[in-house]
Amino acid sequence: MLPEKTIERLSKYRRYLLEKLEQQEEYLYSHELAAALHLTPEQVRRDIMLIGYTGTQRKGYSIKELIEVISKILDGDNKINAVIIGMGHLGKAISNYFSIKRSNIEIVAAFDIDSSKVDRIISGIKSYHVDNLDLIINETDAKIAILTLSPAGAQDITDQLVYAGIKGILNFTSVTLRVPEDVYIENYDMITSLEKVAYFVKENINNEGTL
Amino acid sequence: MLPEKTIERLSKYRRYLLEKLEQQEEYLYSHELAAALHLTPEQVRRDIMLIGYTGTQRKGYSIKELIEVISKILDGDNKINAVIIGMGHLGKAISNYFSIKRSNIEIVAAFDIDSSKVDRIISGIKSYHVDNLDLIINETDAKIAILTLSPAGAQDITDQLVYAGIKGILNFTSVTLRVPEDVYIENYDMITSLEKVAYFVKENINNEGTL
DNA sequence: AAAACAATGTTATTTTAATAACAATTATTT
DNA sequence: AAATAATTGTTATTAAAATAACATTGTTTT
Repeated sequence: MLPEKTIERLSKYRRYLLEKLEQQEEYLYSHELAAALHLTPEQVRRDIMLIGYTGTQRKGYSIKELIEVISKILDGDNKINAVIIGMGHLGKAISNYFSIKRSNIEIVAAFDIDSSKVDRIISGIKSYHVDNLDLIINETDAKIAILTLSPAGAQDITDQLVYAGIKGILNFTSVTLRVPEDVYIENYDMITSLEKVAYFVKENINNEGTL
Repeated sequence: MLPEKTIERLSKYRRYLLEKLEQQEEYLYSHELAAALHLTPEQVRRDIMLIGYTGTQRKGYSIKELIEVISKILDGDNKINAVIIGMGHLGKAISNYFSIKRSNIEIVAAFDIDSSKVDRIISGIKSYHVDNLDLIINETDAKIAILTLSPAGAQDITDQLVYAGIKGILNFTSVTLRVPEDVYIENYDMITSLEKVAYFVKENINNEGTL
């Protein structure tokens, strides 16, 4: 199992490499990739070492091969399905983001409680009432849920998701969710992120020229 | 300057403490706060030590006082203004999130290029055409920008933002932005996050019962 | 063909963050 | 009033991540 931070970077490497591939480029150096993503060449080489790929010295890495190796790690062999819970603005934004199918993650369904958002196709994704959660998740064999609903219902829905077989959650609610330990959670808390930016802006402004 | 991770937790502590305060609670223990946020009591005590607050032994921390100390650190003395760039679904989602004024960060303006989203109030925030970026940022003295626009224009807009005096960016585009080093950037890359969840879900499923 | 160069692959070091350990202290109990 | 129990504050240890160092090797140049 690779380190979390390495996985994050691999995802970014792949996207950059795909761009380069489209531009008909064949090889690239660790320092190019590093410069593009604001990393150090050492970091890049280390990550590539960890995934067991080796380039050729003096020539760099084969873009095509490196994409293949990263994809094998990130995607595995099977397609993985995801669902969105909550089709408000955030849910729609995410649907749009992923309407272009990248990698082999597919969003196969969305859920909401609002009748005006249910039983229709929104941003290319079929939207159901949450009452059908268990049924649809089983039918589609979805393993990931993206939570964009209000904090109030978050834990209750999470319990249902876990029961239905969901093994990974991308959590946009500000709620700290309780799940069994075989369920992986990635939290994204906008309030915290913004407060963090504010803090470091404030600190930087106060310490101007203190170096 | 406090560690980044401590700042993140302080933001979460404050929100939990505010809830408790509303419930008329007066004191809480490190282990209560830890349990609520899935941390260890040691971590909580260490963070509180770092901000220089001390509770009373056997009795715990005064909720009211702890909120005050955290707020002093996160908020500082002055209000800080933010703007949103891009009023698509994501921009609107974020506007709604922050329409209830929390802490002392205020979103004072939004920008878009789409004429249908300009010169009107959306989710309680006045929306302008991007041509007015410099003017409005100076007028409002905004220091933070939240980027929810398409990747294509992201670097160009960022250059304009920096020129206008923005010192912190919450970046929702998947672009790696180039900025002077006194500008703090917090990146949020949904594609990477989802691919990361997918990877760990896959690994967990494959290693079931391997412990 | 030999030498110089420039890039990789890997190990070592440093830094940062998290966890654990434990002494100090205060409320509670007897 | 003394003993006990429970919680804090702080230091020490461990773990994770990033950075740096350097030996190796393939390319290019002369």
